[in-house]
Amino acid sequence: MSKAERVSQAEKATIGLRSLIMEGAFHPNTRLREVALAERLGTSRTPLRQAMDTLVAEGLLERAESGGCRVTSLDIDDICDSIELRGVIEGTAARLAAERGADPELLAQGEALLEGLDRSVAEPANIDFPTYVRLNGKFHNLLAKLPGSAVIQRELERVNRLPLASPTAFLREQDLVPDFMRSLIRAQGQHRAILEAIRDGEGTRAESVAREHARLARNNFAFLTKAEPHLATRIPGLALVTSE
Amino acid sequence: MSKAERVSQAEKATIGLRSLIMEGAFHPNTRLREVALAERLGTSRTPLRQAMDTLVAEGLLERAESGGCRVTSLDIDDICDSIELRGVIEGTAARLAAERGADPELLAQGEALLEGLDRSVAEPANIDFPTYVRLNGKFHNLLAKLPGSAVIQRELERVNRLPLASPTAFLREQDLVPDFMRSLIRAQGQHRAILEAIRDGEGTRAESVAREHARLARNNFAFLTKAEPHLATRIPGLALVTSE
DNA sequence: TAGGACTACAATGTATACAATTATTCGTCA
DNA sequence: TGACGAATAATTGTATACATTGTAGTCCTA
Repeated sequence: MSKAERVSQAEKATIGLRSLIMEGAFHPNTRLREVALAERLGTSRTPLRQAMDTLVAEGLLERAESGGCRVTSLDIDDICDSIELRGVIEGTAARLAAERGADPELLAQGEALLEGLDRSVAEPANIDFPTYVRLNGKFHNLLAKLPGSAVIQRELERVNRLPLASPTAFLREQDLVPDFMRSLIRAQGQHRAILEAIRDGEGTRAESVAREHARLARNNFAFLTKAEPHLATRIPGLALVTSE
Repeated sequence: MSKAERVSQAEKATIGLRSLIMEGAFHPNTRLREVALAERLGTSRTPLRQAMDTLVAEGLLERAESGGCRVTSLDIDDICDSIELRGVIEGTAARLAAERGADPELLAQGEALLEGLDRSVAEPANIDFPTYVRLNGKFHNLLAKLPGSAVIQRELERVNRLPLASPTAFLREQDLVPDFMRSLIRAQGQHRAILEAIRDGEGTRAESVAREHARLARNNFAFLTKAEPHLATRIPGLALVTSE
């Protein structure tokens, strides 16, 4: 709080534009006009163009053939593939951590996070959902660090930024899933299994559980969007999905 | 030849800067000075800064804490991890292609490439090496397309651009590896096995062979740099590796 | 009326001027 | 002599002016 974060225009533009896109301010495939957008974001074209480059790298925008950018149009399968890919890389992180032996300090942090997650879902009638979401994010961030490889960490964090791919992307909307409580408890069991396998040096197990964990998210997402499209509109970022 | 490709200043800067870095024009961790570099590349700061953003995304540069960019410093293990990760994603592409059924047209193209590769290594005494390298690159590009997923294709192509991670990154220096011929023939066998498994819908097999295929590259790289560092200097891009 | 070319306009790409920040050097004081 | 600090230089970040490229509309012609 005390730290008056100095924020550059470029960051401001990136954050602002990302928000606009995720909120669905533009239809998929909309061509972005630089002058108008810059004015709307309260900055000039230079940092806006930087922001556009960033969002192209993140997959929210695509370069248009004759210059400029369009808002990415994804379909549900694209997002499922992003989640699958995230699971694959998370699985690799878990496997490498197990094979190489993870830092005990980080493992201890993981244990602490697991206990916090346990507590937040302990009473099925009265779940501390914000806490669960926060700790879940921290747990997955920890997973990226566990193999002690800058490359793996960076690339996993990158894939987490793909539209709707991150472990927390639509978690807060899991109350839309009918057997949501069961899904949450299963997910927490998987968290524990992953960390256990890493601690015990069981690379193959760590990898397969991490993959399965992502598939739980993927299936929830697919169920929501396919079976309950009217509810799915509450998912932020879904505006990128072309309605069909 | 006839097509007079109109090349933008930004592309010129990106290509030029990437070349400089790969050739080892800067030591790892060198801070890049924009005005001097822009002049050296024959362009202005604006497209240069774009190029720097691009190369940051590719992993060749890193943002410095107080603005600007530094040349990335990698160690050998970082590059091994990049190759491992490439193998993991290639394996996923192969598995998904097998599970979903790949486009017969693309599979036929793959068969044709395999035959070309076979021909180029048919006579151990007189290998057509440039052809092998070219077809090998095409084969791996095809692999990225086979699952028919824009997300998978894009992310695999991205990981291929990580420093020294691509399937052809240091292939042309495999003549430095003592049992180079054996390695090449084994790699070609793996190519065939991957395509076979995809065609037969054997996802698990496709994935594991593709992973093993990348590990062959990884091991060759590790051998070269660890056992024969004086020879390894011939590998382009190795300038990114901090000498220790 | 359809097609093509020319013209005017609008949007992007590039260069540069300017502002803000960071690094450096020199001087002074302990 | 060493350390702190102010002044200054160097460098990055931002805005804007300019150049170039794409686009659409209209008018002319077949």
